[in-house]
Amino acid sequence: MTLTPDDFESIQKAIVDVQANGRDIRMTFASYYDDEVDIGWEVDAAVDSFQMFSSRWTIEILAALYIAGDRRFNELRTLLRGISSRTLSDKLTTCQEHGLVERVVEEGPPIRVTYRLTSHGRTCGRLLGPLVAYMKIHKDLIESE
Amino acid sequence: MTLTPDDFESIQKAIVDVQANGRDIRMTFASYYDDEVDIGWEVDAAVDSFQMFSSRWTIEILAALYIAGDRRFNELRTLLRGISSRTLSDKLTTCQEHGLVERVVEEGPPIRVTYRLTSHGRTCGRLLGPLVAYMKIHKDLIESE
DNA sequence: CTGAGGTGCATTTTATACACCAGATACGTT
DNA sequence: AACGTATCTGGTGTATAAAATGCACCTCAG
Repeated sequence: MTLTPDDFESIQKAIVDVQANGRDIRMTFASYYDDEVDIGWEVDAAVDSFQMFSSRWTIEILAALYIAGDRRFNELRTLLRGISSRTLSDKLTTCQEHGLVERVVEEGPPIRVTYRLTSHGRTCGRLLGPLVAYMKIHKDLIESE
Repeated sequence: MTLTPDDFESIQKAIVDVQANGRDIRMTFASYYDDEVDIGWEVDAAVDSFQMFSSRWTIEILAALYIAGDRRFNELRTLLRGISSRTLSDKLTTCQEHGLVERVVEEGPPIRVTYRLTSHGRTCGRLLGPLVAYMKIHKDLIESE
């Protein structure tokens, strides 16, 4: 499948709209939820896609920026209790390379650096939302088992 | 917040039902999507929750089992192109400890070991669905930038 | 003698701890 | 007004610890 930027724009819009109107994304991607469909090759696609998130801290950074909004370096470091500044710096760089985050320099004085989700990053954050909500409630139970 | 197993059952059921009926989980967790609400502390909750997924391969394993269904050890190793058997073994163990996956021994002969998502794991998989779908479509564009 | 389901161990890759740095603002002293 | 010094921001450098890999190998069943 090859998509033009226009295709992408409208697909992304559709996804966001679907979420925004309280309906399930399945209306756009029916096959994903249809157990009858042979989706063998989609495992490859999923495994492939998730490698972007498959390292420590990437999802947390995404979630923190999505929930808390734009944040500066040291603010993020505080939110992500436990990350080293070396690692945060490295992760923010790879997030930029993956098109999830952009580095915004506010010309001063004082000069300030802010990290912001790209529209791609915001969509990912939004799609992670239900998982955050579920985990928040489920955590107690899992931990007490 | 402390939940009884019964609370949990009905909450989980509600989440799955909401998804299954094509509505957004926000109907259950309104505050998550409401930009006006101060959700500072929820960042903590999210960061906390995601640490379960925040290591290499965990999300891929979840996605593979969710999309492809129950799988045996070597089948998973094939699906997750590139994982070493040592790492797969370790990750499956921690997924079990987190209550995401169960190890099902089919008494033979022949004896076979199957890995299966728990109901918790399936819910997580389902909630990751929209992200899989989005990434699949978005990947071309990101990579060509 | 093969395939399934792993474990052991040495090496490489990732993340951490901790020190440090340059530039800017801030506070008090003289 | 100049002077020291002290702190905050946004990182980098380096050694060490933790996680993942490659590859050999094991047991058990067929």
